[in-house]
Amino acid sequence: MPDGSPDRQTVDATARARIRDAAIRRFGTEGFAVGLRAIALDAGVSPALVLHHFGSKDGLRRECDEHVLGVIREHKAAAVGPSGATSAFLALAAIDELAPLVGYALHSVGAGGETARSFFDHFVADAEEYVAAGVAAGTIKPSRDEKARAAYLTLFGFGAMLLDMSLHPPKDPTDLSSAIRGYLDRSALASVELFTQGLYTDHRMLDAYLLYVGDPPRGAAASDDPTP
Amino acid sequence: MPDGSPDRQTVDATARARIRDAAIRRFGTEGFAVGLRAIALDAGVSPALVLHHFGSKDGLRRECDEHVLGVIREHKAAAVGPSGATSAFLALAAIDELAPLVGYALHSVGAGGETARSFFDHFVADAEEYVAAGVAAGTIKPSRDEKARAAYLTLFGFGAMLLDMSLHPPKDPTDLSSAIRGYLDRSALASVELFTQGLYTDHRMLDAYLLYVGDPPRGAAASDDPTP
DNA sequence: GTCTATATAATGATAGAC
DNA sequence: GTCTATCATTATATAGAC
Repeated sequence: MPDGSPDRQTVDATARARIRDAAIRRFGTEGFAVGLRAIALDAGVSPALVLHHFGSKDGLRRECDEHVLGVIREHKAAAVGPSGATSAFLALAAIDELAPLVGYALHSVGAGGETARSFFDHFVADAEEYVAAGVAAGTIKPSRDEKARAAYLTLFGFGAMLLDMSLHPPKDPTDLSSAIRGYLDRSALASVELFTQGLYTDHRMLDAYLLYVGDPPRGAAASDDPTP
Repeated sequence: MPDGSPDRQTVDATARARIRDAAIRRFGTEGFAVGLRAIALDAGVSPALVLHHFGSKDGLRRECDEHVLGVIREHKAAAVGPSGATSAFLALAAIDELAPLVGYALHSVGAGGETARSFFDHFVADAEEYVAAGVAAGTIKPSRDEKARAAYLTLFGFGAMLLDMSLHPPKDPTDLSSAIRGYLDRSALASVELFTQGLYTDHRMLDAYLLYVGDPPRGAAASDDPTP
């Protein structure tokens, strides 16, 4: 294959990639209600070419999903920290080149849909792994249902960040880093506090809940945390 | 005032109220992208009448906001429990008549905007009050920044619920109670666990954070929780 | 107050020339 | 691959009859 094949690595100069990147920026800052014309304008092509390459707006969205999710998975390997998604996203958003992808990922997860759920599940799996390591190392307390806890931590990590950004949108929709920084300023202390000391002074609420549901996964995950 | 004035209580038979209620149902289940035609159809009027009464789609949205927020504030007085917004909304959604309003409130908060923020702030204030009572009673641990904690608890209470509903939408968009029940099934244990035992086994993370930010509101709120 | 009819703008998508 | 031109649909909103 001498010359013709761009090897899919040729510096993104191809129109197809330009359209995709423009779409990621627009979708990631203004949501999926944005029109194809705006995207085409950003990419410096005609609206028709967008459809020519991606078939439909949905096709374009699917391709953006795949690309963003792929790149983020690729980069977040070592970034999954204490607050799960939050710290991972903070780290990634700091990289200028990756910030738009983070914005897109947040919007995509918030909008629901199949790929969003799979993306979310992938983060849950990572969280589970991270938490399990912490439990093994003795830095994190065991749970009665590790899977559920990983899902819950991821859920409210994403959820809180998402809601905060919609409640306190950045003046410049492009500047995602400042939005995330604002979020951390507002909630980092409360978050760390909650994670280290909890909220309640005793076990009454927990006991009541366990009694109510019949304490199901007893002995499964947390045999070493009696909580009498 | 003998007969003419409907006293604003006349069983909602007025077209204006019917339109508003139809809008609340539609907005609350399908989001604000829904067209005026669908709303008008539900209310049994012409699309033009919607604009005649509310001036514009935005005017309609504003009126829905005010109505929903007002009713919810009115009813939630005693419902503010442990998980803040979550339990309040669960209680309200159980009342068939109020369920649509809860759906609307969630969508409205998620969509951002001025009224949304004020609505959110109102919940934060309630949470602060509730938490303060718990601290005084000795059932809740004090925080270094009670205001920030109340905001954080409300933020992730709403955020988690909202995101869960978009990741696990109910088959029947009308059946909000089942959606909230599903959310509780998925996360109640993890939530109560986190609230009673926290996540970390020691204070390293908290200490590191306090060191990093210089431990600001020292002595302000939590003078009785040394955390050395 | 309520309607029909219409205006206007924007949307996603198609056809076909180059 | 890329464009221009156009279509069909839908959106919010207006005008004016009743």
